[in-house]
Amino acid sequence: MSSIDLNPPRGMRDFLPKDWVFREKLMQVFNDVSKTNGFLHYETPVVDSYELFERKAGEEISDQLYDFTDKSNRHISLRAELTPSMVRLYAKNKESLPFPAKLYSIGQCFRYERATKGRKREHYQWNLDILGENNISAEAWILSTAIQVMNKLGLNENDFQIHVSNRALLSDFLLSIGIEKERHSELMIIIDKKDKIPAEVMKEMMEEIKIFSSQIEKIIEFLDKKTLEEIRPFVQKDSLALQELEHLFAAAKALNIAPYLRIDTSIIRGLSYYTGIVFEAFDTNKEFRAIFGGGRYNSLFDRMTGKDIPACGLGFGDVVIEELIASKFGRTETFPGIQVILGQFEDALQGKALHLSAEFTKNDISSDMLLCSLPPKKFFTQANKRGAKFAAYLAPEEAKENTFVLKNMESGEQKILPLEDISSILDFIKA
RNA sequence: GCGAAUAUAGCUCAGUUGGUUAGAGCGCUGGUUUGUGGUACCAGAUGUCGUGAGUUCGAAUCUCAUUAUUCGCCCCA
Repeated sequence: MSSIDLNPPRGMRDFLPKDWVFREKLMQVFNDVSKTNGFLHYETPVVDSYELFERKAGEEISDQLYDFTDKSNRHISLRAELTPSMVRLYAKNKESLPFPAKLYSIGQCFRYERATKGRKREHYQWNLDILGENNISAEAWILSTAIQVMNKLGLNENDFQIHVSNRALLSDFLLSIGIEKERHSELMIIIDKKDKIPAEVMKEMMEEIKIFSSQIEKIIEFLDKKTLEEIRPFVQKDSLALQELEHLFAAAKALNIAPYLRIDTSIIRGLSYYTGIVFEAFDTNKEFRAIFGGGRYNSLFDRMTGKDIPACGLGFGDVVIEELIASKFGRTETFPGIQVILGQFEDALQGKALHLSAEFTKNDISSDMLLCSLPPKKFFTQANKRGAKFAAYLAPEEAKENTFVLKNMESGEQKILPLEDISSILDFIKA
């Protein structure tokens, strides 16, 4: 018989139980923090129509969609992100959902591209969105929620920083130095690379697209500004974009998250649907890719559904945060422990062991069982390897008295207890 | 899509100019202890050397193809 390739498909991951421990905790934190901040959970399919994900604005993201034709010749794609499906869901069900609404979801997303550090062909992403709210405190609320997640994972303002900008601000500035709107896109692609390439190379790239050197000087100067006060002279006095950033920082101060935020006018967020404030979180040393990112996308609903709903949101993937946490705390290498493991010396005693496990279940004690009979040495070795806190062993001598051995695997303390005396059993386990 | 590196035991990795029977540590199995795990000591098994072809008297080692992984570029929700 020919054997199959045991590797998962390119860029996809298998998770061993020990690998999943972290992800399970991460998702638990995502869920808990979303709920305690008023976000409602929704789910959408892993596949959706190709049309939903396709970008019409000349972007070539469509090439990276994992798409196929189904048996009825429908053009289907695995989701590359959660936002389009969420937009579809909200536009369809708006009347039965709150308005404005806070929504969240955690889902596996796929993209067909070369895997690199921090990017696979598949990842889990947490999405937070606030829909129907123009007030900039929505952005602050989302950032605060994400920061709570980071704090629960043991990371604080010394570990990461959120770089904040406003696309409209950059746009206003470029207009003010005489660069017309049609040229902003190609220029923003260059500005987005600011931290990746040397300043000289960036200048050359700008020269290539016919930006005057006097303009380049001003752009570089603008990109170096780190505070709102420094930016003020570069834009008009009544700049709405600047007011939005002021509003965000005021709200951040009130939410006690100001230490996490910094102005970084080079943040662009690709060429996607963002219209206003944009942000990306980086580890302090900028060793890794962005941990999470997002911003305001006020025209996406209108473009996709014809319904004019302002929105802002955030996407937070599992890959970079795992790398960051592994570098700070190391990787988890253990199984999650079970409270009690049961076993028996011979098959005749298995009924009693099974019955005892049912008692544990009834009392909310997690239990595992070695289903084949084992001599004590092997049983306790197995109990130890599986990380059980207690081991319950049914052996002939005790069974004659209708008792069994219950051992604390950490302290080594051991008791012979009657099988029916549930309260004593629970006392020993809970002590 | 482009470029580079890597692939040897369950895991992390050695393996000389191509040369006899393929190595270590961890883990695994057994024993010291036939009713008690972790520590220690002793012993044992690890395997299609990623896959397929080629060169050669002889290939883990050289060549080509192929698959996967990692890093960089392109791109980026």
